Amino acid sequence: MKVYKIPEATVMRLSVYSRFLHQLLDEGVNTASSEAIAQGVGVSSAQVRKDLAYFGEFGTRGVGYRVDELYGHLKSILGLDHDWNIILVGAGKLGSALALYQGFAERGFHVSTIVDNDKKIVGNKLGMVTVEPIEVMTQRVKEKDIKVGVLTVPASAAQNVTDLLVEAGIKAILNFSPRVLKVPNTVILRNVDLSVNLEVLSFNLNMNKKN
Amino acid sequence: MKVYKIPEATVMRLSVYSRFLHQLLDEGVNTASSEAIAQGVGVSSAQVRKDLAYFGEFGTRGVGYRVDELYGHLKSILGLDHDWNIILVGAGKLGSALALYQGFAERGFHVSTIVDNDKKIVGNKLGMVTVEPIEVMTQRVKEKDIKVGVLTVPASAAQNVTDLLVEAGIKAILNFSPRVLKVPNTVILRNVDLSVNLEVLSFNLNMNKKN
DNA sequence: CCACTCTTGTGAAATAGTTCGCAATTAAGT
DNA sequence: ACTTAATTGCGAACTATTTCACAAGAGTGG
Repeated sequence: MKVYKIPEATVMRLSVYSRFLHQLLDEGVNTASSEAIAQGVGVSSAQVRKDLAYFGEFGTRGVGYRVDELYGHLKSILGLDHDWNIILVGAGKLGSALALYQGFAERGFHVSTIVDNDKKIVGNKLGMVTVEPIEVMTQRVKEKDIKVGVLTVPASAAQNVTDLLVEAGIKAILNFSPRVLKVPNTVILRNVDLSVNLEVLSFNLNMNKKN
Repeated sequence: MKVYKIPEATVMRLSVYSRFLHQLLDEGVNTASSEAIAQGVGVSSAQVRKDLAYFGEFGTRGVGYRVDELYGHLKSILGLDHDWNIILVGAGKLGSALALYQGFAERGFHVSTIVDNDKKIVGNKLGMVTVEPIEVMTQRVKEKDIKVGVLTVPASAAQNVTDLLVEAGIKAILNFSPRVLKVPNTVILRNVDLSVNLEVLSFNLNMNKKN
């Protein structure tokens, strides 16, 4: 199980495999071949096997994979076998939606703190959590040992907030703001950019029209 | 300008370049070198030049790129020089947030119809648009000639809705539901999967811990 | 108008990621 | 036990993407 460098695309697919396996579990399926998984998630079977091979041998030749077993391995590989505390910075439209998003909790990401700099929003309850003023951010990250921050602030505030989070000791940031953030390379950064996704669609529509 | 196949990563970066150039315009910057753009968005300068080279020669040797000019080219390449009507299917937490999301409108994506199958939600106003029952979906897509659909429905409903949209003549789908969708290859599909993003973060946190 | 500096555009090389093809292994049937 | 069918794991071949490196322009200053 020597791990040099796992392609990010592989990691993303592992997450999709894991979801598909969960679906199979629900349906009471016991074993699945790489081909079955491949069909289910829309990739090639060789791809599935290659992705899994980075982490070990999970299947049985001639048979396939035991669904429950492989699911367990994937959860563990993805670090989903324990919970993560997360802080949500920015409780506007998108932030509120994410705070209430079930997918977070389902995967063990627990929104334990929400902060915003708008006095009109502070005090609101989103699910079980009350929105606090941004001033307490650093303190909360430290005292609750929060590793993951989710940013849904306007672009103009993004870098500022990021610097504060980094200084407070955050380990990973999921950034929804349309701004390229600078972080030390000890901090893991992922960007989810809704405009980029729209624009890729637009590009493809535009291409199709021309050709 | 012969276009065989543009890597998707290139298209995504073009979108990011375009946003950065917009920022430079705001700051009154007239010209930018590939190196300046590269610094601004966190890629290599060679990457910037290579990406642009797919579409033509936009710079001046020894000088760089005129910001306004390159911005215009990118907008046009990305198909952002005219508006797109979009339909939003699913007006729950995430759907509502997206309906009110400014980034859509800013880039010329106009949410012209919102539908949901929950009677309690139908009739609500989100911005200028009233949520309509899902039964009118097909009709609206046809009569308004809507090309782009945004899906924020539960996984269980996703494929069903997709089939209806495809049949109604939709050209592109931005899917926020955590389900792999099957569409004919005449329809452009992009998936934005919040759980996948979280899980990639989790994976990386997990790795760091171990090494 | 020459020398110098800067920066693009682009083949070529290097790196990364995907697909192919098949030996190895397992189970099932006879 | 033997044969057949299924399916993994994995090296090798292939394809895609990124980086390198440099010739070709373009502006600047003397």
